[in-house]
Amino acid sequence: MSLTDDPGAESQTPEAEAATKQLVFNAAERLFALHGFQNVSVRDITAEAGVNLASVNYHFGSKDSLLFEIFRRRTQELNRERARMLHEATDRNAGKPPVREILTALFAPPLRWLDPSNDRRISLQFLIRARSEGTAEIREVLGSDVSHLKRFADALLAARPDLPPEEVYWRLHFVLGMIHQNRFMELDRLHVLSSGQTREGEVDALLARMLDFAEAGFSR
Amino acid sequence: MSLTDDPGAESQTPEAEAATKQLVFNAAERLFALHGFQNVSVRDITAEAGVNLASVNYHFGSKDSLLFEIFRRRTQELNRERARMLHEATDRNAGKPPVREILTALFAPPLRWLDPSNDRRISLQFLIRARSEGTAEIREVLGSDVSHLKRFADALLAARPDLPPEEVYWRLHFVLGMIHQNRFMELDRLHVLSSGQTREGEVDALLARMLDFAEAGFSR
DNA sequence: CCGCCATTCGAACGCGTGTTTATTGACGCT
DNA sequence: AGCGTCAATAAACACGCGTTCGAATGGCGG
Repeated sequence: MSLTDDPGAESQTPEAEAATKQLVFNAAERLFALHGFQNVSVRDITAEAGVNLASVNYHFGSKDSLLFEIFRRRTQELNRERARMLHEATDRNAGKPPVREILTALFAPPLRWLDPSNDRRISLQFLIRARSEGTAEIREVLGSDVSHLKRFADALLAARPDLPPEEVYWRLHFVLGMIHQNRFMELDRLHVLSSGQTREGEVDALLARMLDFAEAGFSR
Repeated sequence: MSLTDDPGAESQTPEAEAATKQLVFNAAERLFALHGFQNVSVRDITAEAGVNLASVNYHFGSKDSLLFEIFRRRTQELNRERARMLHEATDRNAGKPPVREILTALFAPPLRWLDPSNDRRISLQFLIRARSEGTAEIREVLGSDVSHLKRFADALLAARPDLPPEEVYWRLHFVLGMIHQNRFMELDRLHVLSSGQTREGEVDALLARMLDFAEAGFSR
């Protein structure tokens, strides 16, 4: 289970990919997520994957391209889940979903990935790392991320037409801050702070908590 | 003004520091804040400071120690401001300050640093970078940061004795997420998103907005 | 059975890095 | 005046890095 292939990960491209490429992809994502891009060498990756050193450059061109390709794929997957949930919420509410449902579409996908039973936990950790390191080409994709976020901004504007748009943008900004950096090393700190009173693992409870907090901030 | 010394920066240690050490300190903080720790070489720093290459190792021991020393000092300064404001709020309210004043003590200091007219703007940018890069020794200081945060957690618990402590810890966690990663590259994105409708520079207005949002999340 | 092509492999290259060393200069104290 | 300490300088060192190269490998169609 640990290093086996990720079924369907390359299913979008018709040609069958070399097993080596998958091994490199998975090993790199794992190591990048755990130790950061700059702290992981190509030699570390190929050693973890059990392949030859030159494999990274052969299959991905360069170490930077490898990072970029992982980031592009995971971002796309996350955005798709979010967009799908927002779309469903729109259908469900005659084109004008309430604030809480919009926020749910924003929060639920990454929180589902965060679940320890989920294979994608490491992918989310990778995404957060990649976002804060930013290789110039990463920021470019982060720019297209804006057009993705615009859908949520528009939905919120429609849900609260009484608020000045400026106010809505700022609140969305705050809400994004709640998710992006938050997790992981910060989560450990929370455990120390509360002397282990927080019951982790109950992702649904956490989602409810976040929604309560964010929705309250959006009310008034 | 750009590269002049920082008066009183070493005033806590009685001996007068070499001017070179200050030059290195300031240049390093600036470059680290702008480009990140790993992307700035010792040669970059010494070139920016206009000093000899060996100065970093002579005055600070190593590049890592230099980063750590900058981080330690700035963290201490920020924490002191926050603790002072919390203390004043406690005195002002007979030992039990309301939620909004506690949150103000948490938000106001970094927001004041963020003001473009403030020299410390670069210091805050440095702190955020250093927090997300984390050189193992940094995380150790981040651990003592916990004991600092505990004061705010206790104040919030006293202000909302009706809430289960677990709930208070989580909400504090969310509030911290609003400040830590948020600024900077994210602020640019906000400008794109709102088509430049957000009036930056009005730090007080931003503080009020953040307080409204966070306080609402804490109510209920 | 042969030749082709993608893949794998070991080895090396060139470069930038943080750090160290040896030497020189300046300044204060006895 | 001379000594000793601290600071600054130029030069070099050792090492790890991403990348490249040429040869070896192996499966597959003709």
